[in-house]
Amino acid sequence: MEEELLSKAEKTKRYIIERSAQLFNQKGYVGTSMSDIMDVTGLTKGGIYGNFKSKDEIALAAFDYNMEVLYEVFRGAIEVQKSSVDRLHTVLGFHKSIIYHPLFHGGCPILNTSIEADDTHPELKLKVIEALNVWRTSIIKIIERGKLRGEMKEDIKSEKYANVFIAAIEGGLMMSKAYQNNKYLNDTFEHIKSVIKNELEV
Amino acid sequence: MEEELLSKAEKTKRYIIERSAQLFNQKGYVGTSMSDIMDVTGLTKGGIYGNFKSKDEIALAAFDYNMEVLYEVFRGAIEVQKSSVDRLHTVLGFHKSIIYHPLFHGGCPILNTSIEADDTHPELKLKVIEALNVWRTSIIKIIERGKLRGEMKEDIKSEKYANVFIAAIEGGLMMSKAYQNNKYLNDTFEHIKSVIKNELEV
DNA sequence: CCAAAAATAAACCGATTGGTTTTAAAATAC
DNA sequence: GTATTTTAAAACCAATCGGTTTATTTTTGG
Repeated sequence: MEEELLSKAEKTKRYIIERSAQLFNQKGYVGTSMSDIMDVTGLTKGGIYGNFKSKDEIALAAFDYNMEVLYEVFRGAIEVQKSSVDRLHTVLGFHKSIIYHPLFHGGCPILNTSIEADDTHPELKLKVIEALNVWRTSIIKIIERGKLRGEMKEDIKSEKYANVFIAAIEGGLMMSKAYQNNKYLNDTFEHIKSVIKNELEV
Repeated sequence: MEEELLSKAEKTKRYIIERSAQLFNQKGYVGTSMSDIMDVTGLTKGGIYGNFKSKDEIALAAFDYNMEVLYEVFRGAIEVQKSSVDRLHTVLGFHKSIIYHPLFHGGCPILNTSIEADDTHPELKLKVIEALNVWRTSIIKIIERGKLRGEMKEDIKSEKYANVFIAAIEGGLMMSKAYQNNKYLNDTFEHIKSVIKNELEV
């Protein structure tokens, strides 16, 4: 068992991160207090501050953890697909499953953190940019691969489509979260599908 | 002068709202403290609480004020246009100007408030839904008007396009704010333009 | 099994939170 | 212009904030 290799401290650290990640995603950075984290972990302040030197450090680790989970789920899902078109559908459609993952009941952590951090928390903001870069790059790579394999048109701008797809998905997530209705996200996905079919596929 | 008709209290109330609206949009609801509002207004707590019974009431009024400003700017802009296609471009392109309006340096208040309030503040969340409804309805109306005037295809789903356009714009705003680069918003607008041309126009 | 080290609980810290009360200063009505 | 009412300043409040210190318990290495 891998868990046996972790020291008590490492396990507790991990435990605190796992427990507070959802909290930060729902209530935001300033909206989550140390006593919230104490409640959700069952630990006292001493126990928490023995493992982290500040609330900031927990928040940063929690965001990393959320991204870790995000990547894990979808990286595996992509490589199963062979055709680039299928891969594109997978990497995009994946974000639909976000709304069903308990960790992300607070919504997309990239979107949430971006909105809260952009004017207030430079370190978190940097992590958001990194995450967006990973996402954008993975879409761009799939489209470029599709061009090479003759599945997609060669004259299309892959980066532009990556940006538009991500923007539409994040906006759709916001709307569906606000209305508590998947319709809005579904509409954007239907649109993206038709764009792939009519503008990207050969 | 209309201002002369306002009592001292009404003027102060208005003044507090105007001053704190930008603050709430940048730092969020929980991120904005009463002392922040005191700083930005130059008033003491007594002066502020004489006009509002809670921080909550200020936040609600500040959101209303932001929407007021938003509507004012763009309602006028639309009706100038005659053709429905031009009106559509105006109502959508308008949100590009958000990033240049000093009041909205913190980003789009609908998006910001939606993200912060959806899990934490039911009253604010309701106001966000109202604002989204106004926006969606205005787009739907323009498209329906375009159908009646023979400018747009009759078989398209106006609501679906309204949802997709708004989602793309809000997502583009988020990305451009995160990257501090208008490129992302521009990409989504280019895409929207081509959708109007290829899918909506007759 | 025992000693050293690590991890946690409990009590405590000053600062700040949103909000109230009391007092003084303006604005308003007559 | 004075009396009354409205408006805002100043001092104050308990509660909570993020964070520290000290004491005790629990892991861990030999």
